[in-house]
Amino acid sequence: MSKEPEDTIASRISRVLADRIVRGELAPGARLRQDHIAEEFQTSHVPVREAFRRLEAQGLAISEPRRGVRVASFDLAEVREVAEMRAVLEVLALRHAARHLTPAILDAAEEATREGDAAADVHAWEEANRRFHRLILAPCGMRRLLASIDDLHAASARFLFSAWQSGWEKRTDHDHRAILAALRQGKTDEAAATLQKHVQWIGRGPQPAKNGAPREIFAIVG
Amino acid sequence: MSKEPEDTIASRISRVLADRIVRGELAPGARLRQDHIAEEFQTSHVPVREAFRRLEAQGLAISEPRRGVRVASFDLAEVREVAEMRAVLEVLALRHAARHLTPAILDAAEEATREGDAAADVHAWEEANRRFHRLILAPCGMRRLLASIDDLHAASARFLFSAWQSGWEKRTDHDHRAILAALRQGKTDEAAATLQKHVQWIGRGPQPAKNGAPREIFAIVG
DNA sequence: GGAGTCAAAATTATCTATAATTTTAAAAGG
DNA sequence: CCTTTTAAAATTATAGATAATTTTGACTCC
Repeated sequence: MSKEPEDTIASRISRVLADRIVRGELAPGARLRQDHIAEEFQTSHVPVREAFRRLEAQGLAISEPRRGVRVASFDLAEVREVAEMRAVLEVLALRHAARHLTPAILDAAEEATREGDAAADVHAWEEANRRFHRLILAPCGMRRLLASIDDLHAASARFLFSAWQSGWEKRTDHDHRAILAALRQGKTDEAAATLQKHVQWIGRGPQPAKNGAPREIFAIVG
Repeated sequence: MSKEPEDTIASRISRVLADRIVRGELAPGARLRQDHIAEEFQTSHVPVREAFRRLEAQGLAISEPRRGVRVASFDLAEVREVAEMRAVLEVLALRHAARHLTPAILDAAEEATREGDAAADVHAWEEANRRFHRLILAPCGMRRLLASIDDLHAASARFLFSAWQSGWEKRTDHDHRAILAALRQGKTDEAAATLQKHVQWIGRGPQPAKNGAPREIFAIVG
């Protein structure tokens, strides 16, 4: 009945592995062993290797010839990099999307914001946040741009899940509403400026470590 | 002695195919048949399939499950999209690179511009142009950003090779020198503004078709 | 006890083989 | 003559097997 858009085993594996990496179930640096993964998915390792190539392109894994594939690690520099790339690309997308935004889309985006408010955990909150961004940007109709933004969102979510601090979401919800208000009034420049700051804001705080030195943690929240 | 950075067969195949697509030796829409390519490279089709996944991620090929892989086609909308993405990402990179630029780097960039002036054909000119951009942007040290820009440069080169018009290069050389002059004086904002316009400029002209209707052609020249 | 060495085990990269699907082209029917 | 059907050929996707490399871990020697 419903036909999955991507129906190869390789794409299914890459989706599942990407999700695990983003959620932190697979730790940075962890080895991805093709035979083990093949066994888990009840396939041979050929589609597994193809999935690895996609993860590599998304920046979620790194592959060293003959030495296998590992989950990509990240640091503050990369968090900053992803935040800044998202800022400029999302602003670009919004400027093109603006003329195609309908009240219905903006209502849906507001609904996503409300769902974020009510979210029970970080994952639900992140899902709502991503939907908000997708809703207001997708009408730009630029496929390559939207694909890049999606990959950057995955990276952002990774950082977020690894370092969530309650309280951060308040700022986000406020920004979302400001962006929507500006868009409703046709103030595209204002909306773009708010979006730019919003995405670039990086949450920081001390790691609530039980033992050892409390190192600093950080994440893109918008 | 010299060790190739990528030593798997798959990566070699993807490099060669990417080059052929960019140069236009493989036309948009052309089918990439794994067995034929495997035979040409004296391998099986397993590494060929891995190479396909990379080309797909770079936006040079599109894959339809069970129906094979084709060279991606493009239109004016995508040329614009790539130009605008390059504009915002290269400006971002330049702003970070600026503080790390040395006179030696700027001299090398000027040399690249001179080589572009003297280039005998489009391919040599494109190579010099890309080197110019890489030289002034690489010092930003942002790996993900630079990788994205590289992919966009490949797409740009594709458009360029498919629609070269003599005369376009004059504008580029002028822009390059203006950017370098601004950077030498520490005027980063001015350099960034020039770069932004430079990359976004799209060359257009009538196709010099021998027969049939002269349709319009276009390319990113910067 | 620790550094270095070497062999066994695990793992990667690739090839060959096979099943399933799509493309093609030819034949039949209107 | 054009459409539809149908069978053959080509092609894709995956499985299973093999060679080469890397990792692991025990053992020796200092």
